[in-house]
Amino acid sequence: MINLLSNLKISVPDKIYIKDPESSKLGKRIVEHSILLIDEIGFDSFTFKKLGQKIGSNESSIYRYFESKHKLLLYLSSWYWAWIEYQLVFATHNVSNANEKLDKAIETITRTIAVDSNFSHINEVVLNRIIINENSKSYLTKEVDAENREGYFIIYKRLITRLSDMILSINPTYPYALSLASTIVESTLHQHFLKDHFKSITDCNDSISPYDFLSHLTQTTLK
Amino acid sequence: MINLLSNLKISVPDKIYIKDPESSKLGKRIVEHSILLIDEIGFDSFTFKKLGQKIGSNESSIYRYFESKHKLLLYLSSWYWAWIEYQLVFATHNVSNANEKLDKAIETITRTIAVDSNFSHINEVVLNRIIINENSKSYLTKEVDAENREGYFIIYKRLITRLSDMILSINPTYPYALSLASTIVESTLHQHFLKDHFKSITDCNDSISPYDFLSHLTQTTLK
DNA sequence: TTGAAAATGATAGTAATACTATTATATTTG
DNA sequence: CAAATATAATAGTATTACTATCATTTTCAA
Repeated sequence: MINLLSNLKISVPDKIYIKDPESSKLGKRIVEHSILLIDEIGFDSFTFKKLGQKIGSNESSIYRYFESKHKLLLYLSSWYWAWIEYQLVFATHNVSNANEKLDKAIETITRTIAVDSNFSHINEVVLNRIIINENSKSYLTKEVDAENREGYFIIYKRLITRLSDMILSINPTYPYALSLASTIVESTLHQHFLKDHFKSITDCNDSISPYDFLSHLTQTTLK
Repeated sequence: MINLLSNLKISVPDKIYIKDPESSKLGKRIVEHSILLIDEIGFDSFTFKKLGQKIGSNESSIYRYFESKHKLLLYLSSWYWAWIEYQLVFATHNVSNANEKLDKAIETITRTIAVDSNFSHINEVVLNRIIINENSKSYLTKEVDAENREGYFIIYKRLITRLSDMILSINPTYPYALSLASTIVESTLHQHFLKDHFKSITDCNDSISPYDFLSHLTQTTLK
């Protein structure tokens, strides 16, 4: 899978960027170091000026790739979900048992990424942290409907639809497949956040993982 | 309940504000109209200058109540959860059946607030919309651990602990009571958001409510 | 290999943001 | 009624989130 990924390009809706950051060395440096810098100082304090200083490049050059830091976040978010989707499809392909299939999907979504694949300029361990901490900010805006119409969230929505389909193939009469699917994805991020910052309101820790909780929750509900 | 609330003061951790906005007419106007303005233009575009213009008051006066717009959001969030907690305690008090008790709690958390109580300067209908759209931003920051230590999130955490206790009193061996409780609260907000903006990834709509989904989810899991 | 096109860098500028500080004017209250 | 307190007005600062222009470097096609 890792070897495959190094030859495949994760595809992000092209309206998100002005110039494809995958198309040049500078573009890749922008993406690579934006992930590291956002992780370091947080998205709210992150600016293109600071990023420019970090990569020894000019603020104005970064603006030629991304209209705003918000668009960059949308890019990172889409890239992440496309990457998860890819792994999910790969991990569940050829699994004939519906329960097993869904469980593998949940495992893919909930697992803590431990090691950077090192096959692209994107550090997935750090990107995963950013998604946990910043993903909601990509859609909790006044522009969400307009941006949704532009297709900025299709990958995220497609992932949830896939998960929902797997849920329905186990129990076709379950009436909340989409809500359960969107809850699994959202709760994954939330539980990871809670175990890092609000330990008193989660059971997740070193021995209990978000997978344990969400896999159990899904199984019992669909039974 | 509504009458009771008009005589009770919702108590918010006092480190959140510089001067208690409940202690003066201006303070109340700040809170009242900040809710309306944030709802109108979104938290990201909201500034104290704009709020000052709206209430015919000066920016510098608003800074005497709240250190920053972030602190104001923390105030609104705490107020909201304290208000929900109050209703939850009230609605579940004297309900002896554990299942019924939990169900009433979930109902309180998930319901769409339809009418402003009109007994305080705070419009709960609008505040509920703000919580759906902006609540995550109150804790998805680099300062979350420091602010948590200051006690800015106790009310929210207490609410989840209460819910968790109700879950445990139904099934004392259920190993994910806290995670389920935090998921119920988070998923409520998320499903409300999805039905307003990403209809294709939720089952919630005019006839199916977040309550239906989450009440069913909880019941089946604890069985 | 050269020269035009494309990409990047440097610099400057703007309106807005998120404040702080100071001073003046109301308002409250003892 | 005076003193204390609250609010308003004004000014000022560093930073942000850009846009615009022009200079320089790199690329790549004839």
